Amino acid sequence: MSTPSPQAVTIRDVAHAAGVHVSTVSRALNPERRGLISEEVLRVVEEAAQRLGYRPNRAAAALRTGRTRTIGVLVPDITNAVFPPILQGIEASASARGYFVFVTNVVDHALARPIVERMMAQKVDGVVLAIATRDDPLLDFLRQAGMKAVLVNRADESGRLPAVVSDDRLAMKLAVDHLVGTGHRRIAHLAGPQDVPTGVARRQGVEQALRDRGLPLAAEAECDSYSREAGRRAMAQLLAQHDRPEAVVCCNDLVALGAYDELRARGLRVPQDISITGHNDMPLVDMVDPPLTTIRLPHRELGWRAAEMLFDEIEGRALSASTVVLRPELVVRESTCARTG
Amino acid sequence: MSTPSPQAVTIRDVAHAAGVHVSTVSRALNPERRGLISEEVLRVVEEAAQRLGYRPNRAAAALRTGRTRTIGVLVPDITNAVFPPILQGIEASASARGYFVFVTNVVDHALARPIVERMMAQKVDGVVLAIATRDDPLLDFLRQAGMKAVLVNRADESGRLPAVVSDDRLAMKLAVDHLVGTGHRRIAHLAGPQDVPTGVARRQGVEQALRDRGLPLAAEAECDSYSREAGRRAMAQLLAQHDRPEAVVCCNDLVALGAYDELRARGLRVPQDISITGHNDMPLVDMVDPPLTTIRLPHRELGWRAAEMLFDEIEGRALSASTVVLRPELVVRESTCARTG
DNA sequence: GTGAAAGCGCTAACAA
DNA sequence: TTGTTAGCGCTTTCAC
Repeated sequence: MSTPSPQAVTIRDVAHAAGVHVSTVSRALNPERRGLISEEVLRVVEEAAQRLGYRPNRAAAALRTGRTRTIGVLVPDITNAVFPPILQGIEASASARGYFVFVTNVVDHALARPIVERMMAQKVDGVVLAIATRDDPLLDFLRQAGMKAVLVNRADESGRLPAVVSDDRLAMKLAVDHLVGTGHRRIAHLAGPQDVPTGVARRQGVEQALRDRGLPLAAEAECDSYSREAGRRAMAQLLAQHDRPEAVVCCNDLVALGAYDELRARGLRVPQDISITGHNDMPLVDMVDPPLTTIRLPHRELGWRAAEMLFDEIEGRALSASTVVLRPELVVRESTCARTG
Repeated sequence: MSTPSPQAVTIRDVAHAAGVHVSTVSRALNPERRGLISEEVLRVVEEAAQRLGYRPNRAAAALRTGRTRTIGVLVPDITNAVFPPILQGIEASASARGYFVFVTNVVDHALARPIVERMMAQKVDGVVLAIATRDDPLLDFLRQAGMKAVLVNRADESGRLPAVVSDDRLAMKLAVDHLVGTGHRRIAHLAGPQDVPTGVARRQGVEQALRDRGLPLAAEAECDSYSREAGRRAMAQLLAQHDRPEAVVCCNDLVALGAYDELRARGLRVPQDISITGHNDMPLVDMVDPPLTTIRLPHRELGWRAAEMLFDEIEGRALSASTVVLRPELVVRESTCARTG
């Protein structure tokens, strides 16, 4: 049972061993065409392939068919805890369907286009993008090049590409309603970057939810990134320019934790002085001090669904929906409390 | 400037446009062989390639050369915060050298072998493994198949494959020395799974460090995985079977947080009643209550170095070292305090 | 310094 | 139902 040396056994070897022609082997080993083969030959071929340890050379098949059974995934920052579960969902779907996944970190958005071009040279069958900015020219490029693509986490507002997203407006409504329901009135928002679809949608969600309750937005500051440092800076700015709000709805957990940092530095207590809410329910935010009230997203499902949509498109099945919107849910912890006037 | 439709422009088109033979184009566009080409022709070919938007078809090159400029990475769980920075390091190295990275989550270790086989069919040039168990038969399989491979994070004790790891024994020594130096004497260990190299090395590190200080190991319990739940169970077990220690050195941050859970449930305070140390310095452990004293690893560098070693091997450069050991460092926070008595 | 030609391993018309 | 044949796009030996 010694394993043959690299690239030993090819389809020709199997054909030879089975006493049939290579094309017969090819058919026998292709699930879609094995119906054309007689029981007897099928058995012989499979036995030979098994015995020789035959593994079809994907590069050769790719060259011939133009399909590689690989996809690319572009994420902005894999160390951001939002993305690993999304990737896991994508990978689980891919693995179940016999695809491999190229993962790339797109550190600088200007690098996205060359990365996509390299992926096209690599002949990936499609890409999942977790990096779209608003009005991203990359999407036009992909369409023009005929590359199959699905967005995840961030939607394309102009609907050029299918997307799987969480309902950001609903998410913020859940946060605002929780705060209003527990007696908060002066509610502020730490908004995300406004060149990213999620940043815009969440801000609109907060504003709409407050309007629905007949309340004004007490104050607002914009973070230049979804990071703890940006959150801290924005919180400082907000406190410098406005009366202190009773609660701050944050666009993201990291930003909320940055707000914690700034409040702690100023000797203000959460939630006694200010209630804080986050968004994402990152790992460990249940263990910070105080445990963060936040919005939980079905990240893994986001990735899974996006990948399934992409494979449907690649394999020519009808696309059921162009944009899939998943429901987030509120997780109440101890960074929010009841206000009684 | 309309982008050509998928798979439009090939090396033949460029040759035609430049008025030379395809083989000349191939040479001109290959950095290693362009020395053979005259200035003049080089210029013409490059201009034509540029103008037509030529991108070499990697699948075709792969079939011809047997090299794909892709590598595979196997991680046990991408949602474990240890791995994203490692992946980032790998990806940064790969990207700089023109490689793409297939990432797969190996949920069940029994799936590792078939995944590696699929990767071999995909003709990856090598693999980085973050999943080796002790005496893993997978390593023999890889060697026998002639697949280039480098281990990361977990070393192979029998030295079958090169590896890049952190010094686990030193890490535990740093923790123990810190505790002894701050007056702790009754020191216990929450050990990692003993079928994983890191679990064994860290336990040995704790035992050795205590021996060096002339102290006994006050108590020990083994976790069946590197998870918060396992940490909690092990902590419960430890408290049930032994007198309460003054400090517990944990094999990992998640396990340490599980210990927090159990202690809190019993009304015990960290660090007043028991000091706790972790390992990894995961994101946010500086924000938990109390902020965790732990060991910081150069995760990104671990990944980077492993990838560089793999590329050196793939590209036939001499391997400088078979096992690279990086230095961890102690990060003191508030889960440990001085004991006076 | 450049061209000619063969062939990597596979799949898919087409023929029988 | 099976075999024959051509060729996917590229690299590389060999010849000039």
